[in-house]
Amino acid sequence: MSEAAPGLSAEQLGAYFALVEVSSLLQYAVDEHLRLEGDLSYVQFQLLARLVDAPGGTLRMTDLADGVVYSRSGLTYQAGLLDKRGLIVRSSSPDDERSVMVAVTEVGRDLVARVLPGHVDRVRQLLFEPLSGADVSALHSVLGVVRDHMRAAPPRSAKPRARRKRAG
Amino acid sequence: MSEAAPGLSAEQLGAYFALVEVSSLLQYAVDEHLRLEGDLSYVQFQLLARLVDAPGGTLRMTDLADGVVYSRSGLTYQAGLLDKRGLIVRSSSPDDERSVMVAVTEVGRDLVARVLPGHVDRVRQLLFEPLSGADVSALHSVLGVVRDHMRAAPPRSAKPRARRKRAG
DNA sequence: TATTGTTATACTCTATAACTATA
DNA sequence: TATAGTTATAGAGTATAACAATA
Repeated sequence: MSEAAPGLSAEQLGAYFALVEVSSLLQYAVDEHLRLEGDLSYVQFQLLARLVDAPGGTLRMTDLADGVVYSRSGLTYQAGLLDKRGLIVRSSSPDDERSVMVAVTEVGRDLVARVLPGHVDRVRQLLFEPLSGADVSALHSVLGVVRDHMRAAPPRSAKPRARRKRAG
Repeated sequence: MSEAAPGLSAEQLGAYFALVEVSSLLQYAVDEHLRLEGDLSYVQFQLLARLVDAPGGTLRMTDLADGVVYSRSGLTYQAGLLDKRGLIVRSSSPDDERSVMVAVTEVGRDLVARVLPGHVDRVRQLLFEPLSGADVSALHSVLGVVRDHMRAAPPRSAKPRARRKRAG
């Protein structure tokens, strides 16, 4: 693949491979930490972190899902787990009886607070330790451009009800 | 989390989030393509791509695993699937009777060749379309530094036989 | 004894489809 | 009819531990 690189320059290919490897290793390390420290998967951590950041610690299920989970049932499953552990509470929305509002509990906040320092430590250690301020700045700016670009058009989160054709 | 960012600068946090989101979206898109086009998971594609690149299209199981899979049984499982489809062949090594050599078949090479253009297309479209040459260069260089750093010390691939303590 | 790989098994996670209820 | 969410279910993938065989 590195030799037969149809349509990508050597530099592009190198950047792509580096991105894949870096995010894979980072993901693995961070996953491991969250699991050991808080018995949380990365997805669960992301969901909790979102809620902690949200006004009133509350979001609709659908809004909570966006970008983190790619199917409704997947979110229901994860929310069920978090609920069972008392990290979130679900209640039906007063505005729209179809909607379910999800709120972090105190226990949930405490867990995030307990896990966050170590999480951040790992990220700093693995990702930022070897980088200068200029490097970080460049990384931020370039990845920001890519993110905005990706958000614009392509396959997004758990919205569509339609189904795709199967391969086999 | 974005407010309560203990120990990371705003720029670092932004870079981290952008990295996570970009690699997640890219991963999702590329996964989907490989599944539809070649009925391959990304892991399977990585394994095949490695073999295609390897001298003689052949690698030991353990060497094949490195960086792609984090447990021996996981590799055996994936190799079993690829074998069943005739994409690889396994045979015991002449040098070391314990080892198993894995080789891509013609069918395997053909599949990679068939899938690669579309794969590359998606990567170019999603990742590189909005980037200048200088951006790509910067991305490559910064991520290269990070990758080398990560490779140096931390948790690596499917080597150790030791086990870790459990959380709960 | 250490290493290579396989197997059995249990578990986590995800997605599809069918369903209920509300707008 | 469309949207929000749940449930049932099936499938893919992973990891641990026990195992056999070779170094």
